[in-house]
Amino acid sequence: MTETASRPTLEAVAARAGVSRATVSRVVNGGDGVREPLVERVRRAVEELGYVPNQAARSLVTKRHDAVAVVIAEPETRVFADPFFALQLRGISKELTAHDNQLVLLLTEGRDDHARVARYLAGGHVDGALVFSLHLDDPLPGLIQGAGVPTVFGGRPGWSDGTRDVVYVDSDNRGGAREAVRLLAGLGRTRIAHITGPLDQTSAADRLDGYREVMGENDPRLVVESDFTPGGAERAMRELLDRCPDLDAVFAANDLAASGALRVLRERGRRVPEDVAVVGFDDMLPVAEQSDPPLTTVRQDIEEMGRIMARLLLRRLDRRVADEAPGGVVLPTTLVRRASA
Amino acid sequence: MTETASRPTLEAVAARAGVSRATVSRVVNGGDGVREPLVERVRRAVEELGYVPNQAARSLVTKRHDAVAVVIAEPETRVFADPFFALQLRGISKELTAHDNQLVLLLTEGRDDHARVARYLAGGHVDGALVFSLHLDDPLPGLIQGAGVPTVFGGRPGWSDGTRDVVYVDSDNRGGAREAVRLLAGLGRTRIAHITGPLDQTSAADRLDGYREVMGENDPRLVVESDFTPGGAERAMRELLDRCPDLDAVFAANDLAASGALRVLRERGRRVPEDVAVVGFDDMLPVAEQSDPPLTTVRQDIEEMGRIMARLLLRRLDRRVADEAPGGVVLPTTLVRRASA
DNA sequence: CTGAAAGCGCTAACAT
DNA sequence: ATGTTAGCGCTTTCAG
Repeated sequence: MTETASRPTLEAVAARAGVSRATVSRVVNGGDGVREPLVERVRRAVEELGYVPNQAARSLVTKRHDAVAVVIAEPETRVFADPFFALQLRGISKELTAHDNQLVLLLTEGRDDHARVARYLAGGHVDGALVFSLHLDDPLPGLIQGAGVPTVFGGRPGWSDGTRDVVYVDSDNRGGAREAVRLLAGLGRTRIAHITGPLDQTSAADRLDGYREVMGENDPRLVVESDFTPGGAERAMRELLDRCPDLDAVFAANDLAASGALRVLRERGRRVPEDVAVVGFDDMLPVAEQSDPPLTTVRQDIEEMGRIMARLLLRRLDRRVADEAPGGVVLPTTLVRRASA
Repeated sequence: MTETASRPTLEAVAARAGVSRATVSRVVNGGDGVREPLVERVRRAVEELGYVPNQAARSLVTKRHDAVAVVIAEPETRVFADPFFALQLRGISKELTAHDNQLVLLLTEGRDDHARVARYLAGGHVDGALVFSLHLDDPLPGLIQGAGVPTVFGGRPGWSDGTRDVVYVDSDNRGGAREAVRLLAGLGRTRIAHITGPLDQTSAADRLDGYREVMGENDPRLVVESDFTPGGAERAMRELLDRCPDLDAVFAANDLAASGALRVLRERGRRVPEDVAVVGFDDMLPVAEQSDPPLTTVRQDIEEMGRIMARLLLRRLDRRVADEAPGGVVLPTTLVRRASA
């Protein structure tokens, strides 16, 4: 018994309620300027017919879609190995939902997809876009700006010219890193190593900057570039230990890396935190709390970041002006102390 | 210099190419039945004007949206603590993209959202839906069926009456569990415990069934219900150890749980696998490979599940008939041996 | 093979 | 306060 009859239209509701289409439209869209008894009649007709507005028809005239695209450009599997994006998405989804907007997810894999995404965005299917552009050389942001769609970026875009008028939301990676390293230093540690993330990502680069800011010009052998993964961090940790057997602390660019470091440290017989103190970044609960010992780490509120991105975008869409001062919103981080440092 | 000029329409392209709108439309949609020289002219005009079809206008007449909704109903944070959905999404996204369909993500939190989702689906914004309904008592599937949108479920829906004509894709949870337990038994283990997942989820229930199928009527104290989280599994493992100090193996319902069990085992001085062999489920790489010792586990190809779900749905949408034999597609699992058993 | 014309379902002036 | 009407941009018969 598949409901073959196509869904009722405004017309049908109007007929049933004995009013004009315009009146029904008014009621459906808030009912301002329609007298109570009529509103009631129309409401009932809508109810009885199970009327739901046809979004395509509506968009055609309003040019509004009440939908925003979330573009996640991350070919690497890493994205899917930590809950980062999931949390971010959750925050975005909540905010969008609260404002009756739909979330269109655009995942890209590789270059060809960029063109596709750009086309989609240019096609005016959505009112705006939330874009995660993590790599320095990513062509996507440029394409998107070209598409002329209001956009908010997740994470500071890695363009050399800081002058582009972009809106972005980021954590205070640098400040968080400073705090982490200062904690370590305050603990009396002097040979503090750093396992970085991929340095073509601004988050990783900024954390390294923060580390350097407090360490000054220290032994360059104490810094090794890695990739935010436990495996990469294990290699990095081994190298660090080989280079500087006397290191007494390590600041890992994220919790996943910290967990890898922890493993190598244990395997090499170093006690944590007695011999080597460890601090991570993210406060990714399942990792940070479950690691052994539990991780002292820099927390960033990822879900909140998502929420704020959405809020910013929605605001820009509302007042259809570009009066919003472009620039970044940088969210504070907080140090969470557990057993590893 | 914001591009205020609204985007070019079919009309504009037609004018520029010196043909009618109908011809342009034909060319844009594949160009069948239009002579080569004209096709060429139109193509050029499209190019020059940067024309992109207005999807709303198109949908209004075709009643097609080339978009499918992915509904993930999981209020719990667990979803975001393991990469399960991310992987699934990736598979879905790949398949959808390959067929020029958009992915509209609907995340739900709590009851109110159900109505919202139902309304959205009923509103005909999308051509179909991919739904993850994990709980036995979830009202969502019912609502969705009511909305009359072609749907494919992820995971076997937990309805008591197995007769509803639903299409779903699932892993062979029961078979995988059997394999895991058989391995353990083959290793000479006789007191094999099971840490389950939340039993109101079919995946957890099916794994328990598989366990029971090979264990027969064994000591009920060897089974404890848990929740797929490391923390929950730790509690479960402690209880198990208290109840049956002589257990010699544990089959955990997922890798996250297995990692929790491992931790308790270590803490209690049990060697793995010598004293207690451990098998997980999922083969969630970051967990399974990084745990200590690396986890022997039952692998399910999650991304592939997503891909197949999308493929099934797309096929149903193509032939607009319900000729597709409803029912489940059950994907095989494979045992991956590492050090823990 | 190509063009003319009729809507798809809705909103937004503009009348009344 | 309510109704009338003119499109939004596209596809799709139907003629030619």
